[in-house]
Amino acid sequence: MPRDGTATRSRILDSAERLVKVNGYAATSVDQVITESGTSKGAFFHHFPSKLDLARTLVQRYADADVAELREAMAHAEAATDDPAERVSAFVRWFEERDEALLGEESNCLYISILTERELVVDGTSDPILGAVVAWREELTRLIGAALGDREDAPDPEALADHVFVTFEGAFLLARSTGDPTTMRRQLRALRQMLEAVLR
Amino acid sequence: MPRDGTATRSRILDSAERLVKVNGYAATSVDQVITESGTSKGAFFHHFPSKLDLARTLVQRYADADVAELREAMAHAEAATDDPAERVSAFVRWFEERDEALLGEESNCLYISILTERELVVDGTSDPILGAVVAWREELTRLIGAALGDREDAPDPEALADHVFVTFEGAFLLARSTGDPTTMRRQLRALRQMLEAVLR
DNA sequence: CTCGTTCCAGACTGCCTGGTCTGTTTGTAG
DNA sequence: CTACAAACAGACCAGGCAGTCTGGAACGAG
Repeated sequence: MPRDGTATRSRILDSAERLVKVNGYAATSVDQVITESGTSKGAFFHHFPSKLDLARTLVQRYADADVAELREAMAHAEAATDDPAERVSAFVRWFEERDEALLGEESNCLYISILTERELVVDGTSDPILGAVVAWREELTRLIGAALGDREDAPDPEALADHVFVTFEGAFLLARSTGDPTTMRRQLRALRQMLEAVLR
Repeated sequence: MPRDGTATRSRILDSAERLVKVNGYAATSVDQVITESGTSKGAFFHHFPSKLDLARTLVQRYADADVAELREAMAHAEAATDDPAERVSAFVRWFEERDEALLGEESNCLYISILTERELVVDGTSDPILGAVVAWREELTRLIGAALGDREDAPDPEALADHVFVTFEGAFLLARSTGDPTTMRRQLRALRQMLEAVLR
């Protein structure tokens, strides 16, 4: 086997992820990706048969990392306490205490760039996003359902679970329009306080 | 003054809004807009000096309508009851009971398409979005602040106010990835229940 | 009716785009 | 050392893109 191309491939993916998160998919040209990654046309189309194929790889990689982070937060919450309601709090707080990668001003979510373009949804490029959404939903529905118990006026645990995803995506957008780097942290805090109130 | 061009201009704006909401701004070509609106290159560039200028007009128009809807919901909530907490509930419920335009499967938000592309943010195209965000924040902070009273452990009313905007945008994205048309309604319901719990 | 302005149609242009192709280098297997 | 395939580099291409330009049609003013 000849020289190793995985480093080049990773540089392309990293540059592409950054550019797509910042500018969107359609507004990002492969030439931009090539320039920023310091590679070439030949290298790009050697590793990815088309720009769309890059998008698919990108989404899959990002969604995998997203689910991994979910598991991590979930493990943390379950290790922290046995009380179901407190576990929900611990779960959200895990993200509140995250460093600048998630909370900073330049933070972005690849999902937004992909879901913005309907073509990428109908052709299946966004499928891994749905996979991640379902993973979040299932894990959190379990956690929240346990905290809700069997109250008669209990709200829909699945909707509450989905609302965590909703808060993340909505906060990313709000942060973009305001330019306020504290947005994500404040929204996560508000989410946690509301969940604590509804689970009380 | 010669013949009236406002109808043509409106057709262009309507088609463009639909296309941009569905496909994003960069992925929407001027030719597409021309075809869908049944006009021509000449008509388009007569009414809009550039594609970017179309985007600016589009965002301004959409944000104005958005703020108008805010005022409408606010007036409804204030007319419904005098109790501050119940006003918050009435406000959210106003949107829950909306018809398919907001809640249907094909519902979209122009804000997402615009905020996705950073260029449109830095060059000021997204400024009307910030105006709308601030309008929502101010009105809702007032409403929620009144409902919170002066409790010592009270959560940040501004963050809760912003969370309404966050819920809308996040739910739009969630609906896109799942394809479930009940998403928006369920998320609004969850938001209302959480607000009711935290304001109790 | 004439004149002038607005409104619009569509051919046209140059640039940028995603993608191809040819050639060269790099490493490994035998 | 030879052979061969993977890993690039960069010239090249066809199509699509935003934007221009010219000509004509539709009105109101005088």
